[in-house]
Amino acid sequence: MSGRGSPPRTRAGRARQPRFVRQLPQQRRQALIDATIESLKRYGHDGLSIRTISAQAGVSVGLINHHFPNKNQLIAAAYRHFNSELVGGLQAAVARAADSPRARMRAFLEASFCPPNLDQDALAVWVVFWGLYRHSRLIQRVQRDTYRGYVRLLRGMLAELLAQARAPHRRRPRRAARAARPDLRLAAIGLTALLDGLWLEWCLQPSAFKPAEAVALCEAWVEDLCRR
Amino acid sequence: MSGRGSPPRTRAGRARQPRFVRQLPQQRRQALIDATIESLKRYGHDGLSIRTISAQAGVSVGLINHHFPNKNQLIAAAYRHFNSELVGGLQAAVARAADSPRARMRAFLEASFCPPNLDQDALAVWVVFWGLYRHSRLIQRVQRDTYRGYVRLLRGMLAELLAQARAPHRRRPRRAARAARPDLRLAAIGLTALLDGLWLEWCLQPSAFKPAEAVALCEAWVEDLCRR
DNA sequence: CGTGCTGTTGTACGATCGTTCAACAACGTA
DNA sequence: TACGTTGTTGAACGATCGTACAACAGCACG
Repeated sequence: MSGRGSPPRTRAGRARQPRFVRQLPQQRRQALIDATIESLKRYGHDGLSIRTISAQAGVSVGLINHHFPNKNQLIAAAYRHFNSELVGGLQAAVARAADSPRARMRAFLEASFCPPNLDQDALAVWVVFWGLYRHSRLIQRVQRDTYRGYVRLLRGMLAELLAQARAPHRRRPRRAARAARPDLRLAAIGLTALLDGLWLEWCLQPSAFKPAEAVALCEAWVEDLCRR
Repeated sequence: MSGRGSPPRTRAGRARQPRFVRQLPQQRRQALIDATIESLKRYGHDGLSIRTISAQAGVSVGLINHHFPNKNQLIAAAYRHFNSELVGGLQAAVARAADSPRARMRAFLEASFCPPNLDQDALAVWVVFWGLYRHSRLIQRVQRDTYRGYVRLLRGMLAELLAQARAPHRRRPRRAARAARPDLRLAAIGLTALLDGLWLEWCLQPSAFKPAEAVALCEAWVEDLCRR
């Protein structure tokens, strides 16, 4: 019926552009995951729609269910990617820092409070995921898997700092922190809370304070912790 | 057609129960607001449906649009109620406390970390509202209106504490804090962040720490702040 | 007991949701 | 160049969404 839009345009039929480009499943899956996150950033919870996501990815509605069994699996995959990007970025920033517990912690904090982590859009994404958390086992599983790495990273740095503060002249401050501080657990909980809270607060009202002030607040907390 | 279910059952027609009970708009509005929050607690973002809410309230789908111009207005009203219940409860707890800055702060913290404020369901409600925040001017306005009271309360207590810590033997510790501490702003931001972060963390994983530990963490923060 | 107002009901409507599936077409291969 | 694999399309389905509206009925009042 009625000759088919514009695609087969050029006379000789040589330069006709294809109506779509085939991609390897792995690449297409990643593109769909990226589109999901971008859609969430733009439209919040309304962005979690097959049609919105596929439009964002520039593909048809049917393609998603060809690469993912259903919408929830796509969302869970996006959550996993989002989480591991955060943790990976923080780990990289720490690894890039100078070889001192203090410098590592500073690098960690500064990476936490600058783009792309400190971003109003990004927090909108987190909030949507948190909203799904309680009613989705998939999301819960991803959270459990990825949160482990985050806690390990943060605990490791705190342990280093506390050990050094306790015995700066002893040998091997690294390993000394094993069970010396029974409140390492609480310290990690507190620092995580402070971090997340500042993060949340800034995103809800970016004019309230500067990222550098957030870093300073966290460093002051750690300092007090060491001095105690 | 076909005689009308059970309502007009009894023979004499005397004890027939009404099919619904009329209520004053004010009461019904409040009932719908309560149902909205309860629905959010139970079903998360899916609870934000006219049909789910009206079922929770035990009324028909049409009633909501008779008392609220549209769904968003109902949600905003629910958000306002939820916020003012929190702030009101905290203010009451503070007012109930002994007449010492320290006791007031303790009462504030303990009220923050016990039911009904510290509740997994309640946080699920907050998260949904936060998710709406960026794309709804109504929600933004409610947030702005009610957050003011919260910040005022928390800042007041912090100012008292800092003033007392600075000059425990001077006259009038209350008013002395006017501009003596330029970082009162940052202190309030930090404490708020710590509070919110712990709140969030506990709700995502209640087994990680006890409410009393959260209170202790906050008190330690305030203590360090005064000592500095 | 009859009347009026208005709170309440429940159907209906168009839009959009997630998912399915038969048909299409890009592109490696022979 | 023709074929076959398979990534991709887009219409169609039933379900559910928010809203509108005409009819119903509770209850105060005469």
